[in-house]
Amino acid sequence: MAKPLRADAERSVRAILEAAEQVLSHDSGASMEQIGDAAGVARTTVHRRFANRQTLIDALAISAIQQLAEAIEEGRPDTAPPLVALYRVTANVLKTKNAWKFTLGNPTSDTSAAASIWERINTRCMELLTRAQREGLLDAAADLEWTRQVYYALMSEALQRPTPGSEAAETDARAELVVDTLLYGAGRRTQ
Amino acid sequence: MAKPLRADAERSVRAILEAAEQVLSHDSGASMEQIGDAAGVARTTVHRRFANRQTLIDALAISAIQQLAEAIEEGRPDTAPPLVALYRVTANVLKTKNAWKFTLGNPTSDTSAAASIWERINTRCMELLTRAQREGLLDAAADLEWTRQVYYALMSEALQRPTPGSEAAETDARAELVVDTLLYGAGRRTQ
DNA sequence: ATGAATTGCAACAGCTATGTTCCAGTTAGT
DNA sequence: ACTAACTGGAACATAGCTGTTGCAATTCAT
Repeated sequence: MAKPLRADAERSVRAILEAAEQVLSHDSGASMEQIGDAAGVARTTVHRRFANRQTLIDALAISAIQQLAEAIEEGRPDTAPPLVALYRVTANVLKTKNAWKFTLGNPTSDTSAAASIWERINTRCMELLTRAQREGLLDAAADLEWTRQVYYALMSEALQRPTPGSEAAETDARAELVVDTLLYGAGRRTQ
Repeated sequence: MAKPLRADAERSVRAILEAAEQVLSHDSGASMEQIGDAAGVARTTVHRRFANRQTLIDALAISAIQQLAEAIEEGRPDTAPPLVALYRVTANVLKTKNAWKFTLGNPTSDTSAAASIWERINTRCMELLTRAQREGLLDAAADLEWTRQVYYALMSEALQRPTPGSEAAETDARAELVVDTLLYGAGRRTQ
């Protein structure tokens, strides 16, 4: 159906998507022209590739969430030991979410295919948490829905911290912070 | 300077502010007319009371943050024992934040007087956390800036949970959940 | 090198929100 | 009861964004 785009056009599409992510993360109501400018492309070209503003945002959402899903799978959430999986998944998600701060930060009205991927991600996460609970990593009385919600929130918050160090090292440090906080909180540790 | 408004006008102002809060929490780009409709007031009246859209939003921010500051002070954060203060402050903040979900949920560009109040609130929070740490409620190694960030996030998340029970009881339940999670996380409890 | 695809630019139409003004009718304060 | 303030409604001007079209110039594929 869809003819393969010329190298030209494909570059434009990528540039537009990345620019849209950047611009919209600052101002979710930014105009198509602002996005085009940021992409180094005329506004008409944006409209040529994405008929509607909505179409663009949908494409953005799908692109972002697919990358997120891949990042999660790379953490082997269902084969590695829970704690290891948790660390790996967290680090991977942090890396991806950092690049897609807008799209993944705002709870978009996912009427499109993005919604199904979201559901799968949520299910995946719950499976991991359930396993962690069974193996004693999480408290038996923990509310897993709430735990998942907190887990997501902690990752979002960790990304808003100033990043003094290098790139990769900082991601690991953040992952450790998130997992540590999720498991033990800020209260006094029993030694 | 500012002449006292007639009872009429004052009612309108309040109605507009409350309606704006409601409408904007659903759609941050809602029009002045939508706000006017929700307030049971003509669009022109909205413009009479708030010259700009920005003026309205600023007023909203100030109104909300003042209520938040008051709610915090009512928790006696610097006289009550840390744990008690933490519970009370949390419950009060949850109640207020629930009524001002939009304004307090979005990190507005606070160029106005709201910024100074925010700073004071943050300072107040840090004082409480510092005291809690000194008295052994928080771990000596805890990063208090991060703890505060997590604390705020937990409150926001708690408000997004479905509220099955009554009004007041639910607020207390949420406060307990927040404090408990902040202190101990979801990990296995040592008995 | 040749044709097809792509792009920038300019122009256009349509829509929506904003902000203002005017005026007649209502409401509050004294 | 009288005045001043307030309100709704309509009308108007303005501005900005959206989406479309046409065309000349460029770039890619083969």
